[in-house]
Order: sequence, then C-alpha cells, then structure tokens
Amino acid sequence: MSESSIQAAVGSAILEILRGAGLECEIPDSLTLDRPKNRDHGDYATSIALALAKPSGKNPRDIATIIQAGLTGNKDIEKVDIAGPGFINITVAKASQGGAILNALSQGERYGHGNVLDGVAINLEFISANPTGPLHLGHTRWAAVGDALGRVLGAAGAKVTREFYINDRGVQMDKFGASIRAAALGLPIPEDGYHGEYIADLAKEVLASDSSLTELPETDSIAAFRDKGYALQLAQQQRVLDAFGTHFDVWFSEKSLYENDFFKHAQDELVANGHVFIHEGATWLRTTDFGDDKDRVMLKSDGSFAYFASDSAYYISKRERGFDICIYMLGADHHGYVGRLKALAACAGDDPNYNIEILIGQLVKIMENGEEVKLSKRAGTIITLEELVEKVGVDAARYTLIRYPVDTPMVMDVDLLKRRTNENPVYYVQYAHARICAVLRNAADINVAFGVEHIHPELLVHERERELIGALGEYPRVVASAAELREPHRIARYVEELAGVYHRFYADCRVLPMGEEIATELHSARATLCKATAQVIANGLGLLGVSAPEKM
RNA sequence: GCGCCUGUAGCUCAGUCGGAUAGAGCACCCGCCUUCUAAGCGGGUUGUCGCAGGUUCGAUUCCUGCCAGGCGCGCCA
Repeated sequence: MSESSIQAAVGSAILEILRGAGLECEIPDSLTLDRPKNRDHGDYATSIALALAKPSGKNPRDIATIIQAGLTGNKDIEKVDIAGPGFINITVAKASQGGAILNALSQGERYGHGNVLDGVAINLEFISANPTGPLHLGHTRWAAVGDALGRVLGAAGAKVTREFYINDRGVQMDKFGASIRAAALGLPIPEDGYHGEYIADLAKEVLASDSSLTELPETDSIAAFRDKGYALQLAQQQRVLDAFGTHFDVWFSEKSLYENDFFKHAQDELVANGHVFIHEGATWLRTTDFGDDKDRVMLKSDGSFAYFASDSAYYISKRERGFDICIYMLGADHHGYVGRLKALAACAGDDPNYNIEILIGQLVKIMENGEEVKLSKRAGTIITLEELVEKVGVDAARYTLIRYPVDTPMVMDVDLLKRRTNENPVYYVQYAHARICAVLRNAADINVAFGVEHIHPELLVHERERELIGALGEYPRVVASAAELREPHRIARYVEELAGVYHRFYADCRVLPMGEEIATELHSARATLCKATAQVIANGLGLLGVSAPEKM
C-alpha cells in the first residue's frame, strides 16, 4: 500500500468512524490528513474534531477520543495521540511506510501523475506577442510559467493544447512594415513606428532575399516588407522559444480568423444567442448582460473590425475546436480584459465559471547594476528573452521565473542570476540530484544492490529517513494541487523542500559502506531511498522544464 | 473617481480549504571535509504578518474601512 493511499485510507476510516458515531451534523465527503510541521505531532494530523465540535455541539476532545478508539487495531497505524484542544496526531506503522519508495521506483517518470483532470481538454494560451519584434522579459515570465503549467496540467490527466496567438493583423503590422521599409531605404523611421536595432537587421535580411521590393509602389512595398519581416520575426521568436524549452502545439494567426468567412460565422453564433445589437452604426456585443462594465464594439461604424472582433471570433474558434476549458494567461496590464472575456464566453452560451479562465500575472521588474531597468523599446533598454538566457542560462531563468506565484510582482536581479552560485535555489535542487547520482554510481561500483527488492521500510527508522519517505509521498498531492490551482510554483517549492530533506538525510545517514565494512541490507535500503528521491526530483524539475544533471 | 493585484525578517519571497511555537534562501557571526559531490550540513541573530475594527474556541489566512505601491478603465491594438 502506498503512503498516499495510507493517508487516504486513514482519512476515510476516520470519516467512517464519524458517520457511525451518531453526531448530529454533516460529515464531510473527504478528509485529507495534514502533514504537521512539527515532527512531534506524528506523521499526519487532522483538526477534524475541532471543525465538527461546533456543528455537533460536542466537546472536540470527546470527538477526538471517539476517533482514537476507532483507529486502534488498524495495522497501518502505530499510535494516535490527542493534543491541545483536539488535534489528532497519527503515527504510521514503520512497515507500512515504504509505499512512496515503491511507487516512485515502479512508476518512474510517471510517479506523481494523477487523474484529477482526466479527459479535460484544455486550451492554454500564453505569450501571444506581436510578431513585430523580439520577445522581451515581459513575455518571458509567461514563456516559463505557461510552459510549466502546461506540463503540470498534462500530468494531472488533462489533454493540453499550448497555443500562441499571433497578433498579425491591424495597424501595428503596417507600422512594422513601414519601419522596415524605411530602414531599407535609409529613410527616417516613422515617429510611431518601431525603432529597435533589429528593424535594420530585418531590413537587411529582407533586401538580401529580394532587393526589388523597394521599387514597388509605396503601399505594395510596405505590404511586402511587412509580410517578409513578419515571417522572419516570427521564425526568430519560434527559435528563441524552442531554445528556451517552451513548445507550442498551435501558432494561431489572428488574420486567419477573417479567412473563409469565419468571423461572420462567429458573429452569427453570438447573434443567435441574442447578445448582439447595432448602435450608431456600430455592431456591439452586450457584455454588460454578464457583468462587464461596458458593452464592446466588434464592428466599428466605418465598417472596420475592432480588436474585440478578433477576441470574439478567437474564443468561438477555441470552443469549436473542442476545448472544455480555455485558459488565457495575460499580463497585469491586461487585467481589464477579464470582465469582457468572461462576458464574451457567457454571450457565446458558455459557463464563464468553467469554460474560461483568465490568469493575470504581475509584471516582472528588472534590476541591473543596482537599479531598475525600464522596458522601453524606444530607449533601447529592452532586455530580450534571448539575452536573459545568454546571461543566466535556461535552467536558472526558467526556475527563477516559475518559483513565484504569478500574482506577486517579482523583482529579477540580473546581476544575482549571472553568478553561478547557490544564490539561485535551482542549484540547490540540481545539486541534490547530482549528489544522489554520484552516490548511486559509487553503489554500482562497489556492488551495493538497490531497487524495488531492497526497499525494507522496517530498516529505515532514522528520523531523517522517515522525513524523506514522507516527503516523497507528498509529491502526487503537490502535483494535483498545482494543477487544480494552476500554480506551477508549488512544484518548485516542493522540490526545494525535498532537496533540503535529502541534504539533511545525507549528512546524517551514511548510505554506502565505509572502507572494509560489509554491505548490508540497510545500505541497500538507503541506496534505494536515494534512487527514489532522485526520481522524484527529476520528475519535479521535469514539470518545470528544468534539467536534472547527473553531475555538477 | 471606479476596478484588479500587492504590503510577512536587513534583501528577495513562501505560507490551498481559518489551526498547534509564522517559514526558506541570501546577507552577517561560529563550527563541520583522513572515506558517498562542502553548489552541502549544524548552531546563532533577525518579525507591531501595512493600520484599525469585526466574525470565533482559534485570523498572516475570512469580512469592512483606511494607508502605501503597481496596473487598468477608447468605435487603440
């Protein structure tokens, strides 16, 4: 029996006892035991007796006593203590503790995978930058977190499609084309155009492929530079993301929403649901029917498409492609979109509380040389994703961006990250993995056997061993909650905790025999515990898209 | 003015459903390599959990108000 199912089994056993106790109140459907911070409080703890005291009108300690009595004789349980006002502290029998090790070893890379999102088709949209320039740090947080979230959701059983929405339509694209053309002709860049150095590089590349474009009439010429530049810039973004370890299943062109009358079709859907109206020559969606603070224009009175036209058609497209849940990851500067997007889903006949989720991420502040770097394309102080990776490497960049919840504004100190020291926690975790790999290499050299036949939980009675086993058993629940809460940073925090527990175990528990010492089953059991720990660290880092090196 | 996010140690930040003495890393001081990776371990120092009320057995967590910072409120994209 696995550690986590012991946890579940004891939880349901407690509920069973409570149901039989004749309490005059509702008994919850499920009970998850907590892992107490203080080891004196046993392996698991619950405050269920305190929670039920009020509704049942009974003394919490009396309820706890009933539970304690009911659990006596359970073979997985060593003892049950009642503490303080009615906390129940449970210590698991030693022989029943090896389940987590067995699971980690036998399930391998799949250990931690679960089924809380089984069969749910999720569209995960993130980054969605304009193809008019390089990806900068504003996009980088999503590049890391979005990718990790995709992996986490997949591990929880969801069918995830990662999607990048390319804003390849509208006046920004024309400004982009005009800017490249101006650079190619040696003319000044239009005031409201794009001014970065990359524009000149793009101009050179476009000219190299076809130098006759400058001879076209101005409008055609701008369009030609725009389309060529677009292709080059998009390819550059794709290369950079690929090198960053972030992969998309679908690159969705905004322009394509207007091909084959798709927009018309989407509009008809919204009309059929009864939320479209005409006012002063413009076509509106009545998003205020569903809590938005104002109605939104889709077709302007001059007949052109407003940006919201694309949003609307895009959402319809996602739902028609069969996604149950559409997740949008947006920057804090777009939080005003939440209301209109939720309302849009409702206008399309969907449940805004289920079919659509909008995750708002706070912006990243960059510090370099002790001061804040303003992200300004114009001033040329923009830091690109590519530059960040050059400075700190993929692992450190990804890890640092993922380990914080996205709703906290974070400060990234580039100078700090440049140092390859353990000031970045990613090294602490990777080091634990590399350390274990070294131990296991040595174990193989001196023929200390390890593996599923050598788990021996009854031998692993040291305080540090029990902590480590306990931590391994937590992993599946951490993955499940990270997926349900859409918070991949929980994986990072867990893996840091696990690495810490391992380092302490390593300091106190000699794994391999010393000198002439004869190898015993305890050595094998500890090596096996190491093996399981390495597996879990590697799995956790894998969900973050961070490597687990075997040597450092 | 309205809306969203944030305020926890010197710094950067954890802390899902309210729970036991509020945590980690960095920084600072002191120990630990004659055997598995010292990118490590142990010990020490550091707090009005922004402020004030409320809910209750119990609040960093929930509610209200206030203060401070960030962001957003177009027939722009």
